[in-house]
Amino acid sequence: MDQLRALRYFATVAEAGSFSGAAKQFDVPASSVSRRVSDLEAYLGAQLIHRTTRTVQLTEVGLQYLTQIKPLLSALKQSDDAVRAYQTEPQGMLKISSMVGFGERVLIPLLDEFNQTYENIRLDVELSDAVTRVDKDDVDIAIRGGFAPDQRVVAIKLMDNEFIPAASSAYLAEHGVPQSTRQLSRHRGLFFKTPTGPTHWYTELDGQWQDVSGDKILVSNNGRWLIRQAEAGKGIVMLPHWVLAESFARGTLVPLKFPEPLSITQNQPMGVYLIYQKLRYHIPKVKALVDFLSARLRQV
Amino acid sequence: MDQLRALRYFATVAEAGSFSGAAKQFDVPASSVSRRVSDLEAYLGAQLIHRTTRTVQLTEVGLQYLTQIKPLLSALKQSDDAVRAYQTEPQGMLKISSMVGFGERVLIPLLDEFNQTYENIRLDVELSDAVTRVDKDDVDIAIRGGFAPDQRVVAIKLMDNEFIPAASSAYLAEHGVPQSTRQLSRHRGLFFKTPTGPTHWYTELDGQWQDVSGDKILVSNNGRWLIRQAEAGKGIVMLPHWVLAESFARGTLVPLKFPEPLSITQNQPMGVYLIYQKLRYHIPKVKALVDFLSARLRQV
DNA sequence: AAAGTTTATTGTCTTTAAAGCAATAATGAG
DNA sequence: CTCATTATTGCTTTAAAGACAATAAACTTT
Repeated sequence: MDQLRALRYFATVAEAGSFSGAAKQFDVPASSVSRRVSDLEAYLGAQLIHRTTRTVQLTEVGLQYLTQIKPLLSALKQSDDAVRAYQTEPQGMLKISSMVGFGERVLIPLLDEFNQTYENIRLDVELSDAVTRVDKDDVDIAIRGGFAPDQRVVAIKLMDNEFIPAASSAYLAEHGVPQSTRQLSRHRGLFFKTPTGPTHWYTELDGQWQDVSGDKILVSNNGRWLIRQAEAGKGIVMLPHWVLAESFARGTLVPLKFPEPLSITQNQPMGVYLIYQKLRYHIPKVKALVDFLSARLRQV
Repeated sequence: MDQLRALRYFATVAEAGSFSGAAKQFDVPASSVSRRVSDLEAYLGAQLIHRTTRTVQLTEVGLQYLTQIKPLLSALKQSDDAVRAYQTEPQGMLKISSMVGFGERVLIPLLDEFNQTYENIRLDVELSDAVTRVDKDDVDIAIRGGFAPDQRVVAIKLMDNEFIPAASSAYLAEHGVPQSTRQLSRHRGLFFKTPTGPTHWYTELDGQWQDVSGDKILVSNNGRWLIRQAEAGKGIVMLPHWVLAESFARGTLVPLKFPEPLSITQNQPMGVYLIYQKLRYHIPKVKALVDFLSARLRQV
């Protein structure tokens, strides 16, 4: 028995004071209403409504029961509506996890702006280079550098994440400007460390990828420190262009150019990916941020 | 969609953390649970549970929804149980309507006793000789003198209600003891008035019913007054035996005997009837009183 | 007092929804 | 990498609700 339907019929019969009247409201035959209410009575083992062909009257239990279930029916409706509203209006707690460097330099300024537009969305931002999994770690949106995401999440490439080499003019003056990636291995290196270990300098020579990493003067997962050391002429640093952009603008670092390809990976082109769960039904708060960031950053 | 069932499935899946686990509890295939929850999600337009083949996790809305509906489910169960308990244990307000005379003399003493046995039943007793209708006037039990009840109520004959004539010794000494009903019409009469009018004295003479009512000295619907007047020697009174029993015991009145039948009606034998509604499901409070009164009073 | 009308119910058939079952896909453990 | 567990999907069976006509009861009206 669909008790909920029976309850709705019963309540309407009680209000309308008639089975046929209730039937009209639901647009079903009166016999259906009659049967459903009878089912309910059988289920409860009590007569809720005393009826003649002409009058319909609640029994004492009927009235008691009606009084109790009416608030339940409306509460259920409210809960249903709340879920639907949740889908409509962006709101709730939005948990974001981002790589530290990107988070500090790019994401946080954008989130300040985002916050002003969507005041009902509260943010929980964690900056970490650890591999958070969007499906396990209770995170709505993750931003990670790397390449291919896995199959059960949606990944949007926000921007290129190509690591480019740079050094200070002073360093280059002292150690010489390398003309080929082949010469890099003789240089001093300031290495960025990812959760899977220090990055390497890979280059493609004669159709073969090979490691041309320099001396490991310094290894750190803190991009700012690496940059300060590079600016101090300690060595060559290899970081994403958006990390170095500021130093290039100030002239404290200069990019190194090579005829050969140079990268920190031998495989796919690097990128900054926005990752979120593949949900069948869009969650507005997630959609809001995805759309927002895409509009600002996305590159095809 | 049977939303209630879907809700129960959903809540159990959330608690068990697994579809198959929930399915076991309901003893249905896991596919059913899966489908019902999916139906619910489609109905709400939101994903409530994020699932892989290995883990089941509530979404934010899912948790919100669960928190809201769980109290509703248990409240509904409570209401259902309350109705069933109501059927099981006699309780509630029991409305009784009784003829005045019977109420005062017979019913009320019995109800005092009844009250001690069933403390959860609260009584609402109205004494009136008006024709209350058990199906319209919101009365659970009615006690009426008369004969056949109508077809949609249950009537139990509690006791005989034969009206018998009586007078005081003083009256009889002064006016003579009537030897035949034929002589009654020359006597002074104290008449009980029913809602349909004053009673008459009918007798059967030579196979014919005829009216042998005496002079209407006094007409009243108040039996006590009639008795007081009769005891004062004002005339002959005709009342049910259970009304006169006390006066007979004290010797203030004596019954009159006749060879011919004497009655206040030409039809069926009179009786005191207990009347209640024909309900499909027994209401314990009603059954309790019916059984109680029957045990004390019922005559076959 | 009798006919007529409205209303709830019941019987039977049709339609719809849920259960059951086997097979598939995918995820985490050993 | 293999294996076992788990959710899902396609298909069939079973149960429940809807539709519709017919019946019975209870007021109203003539």
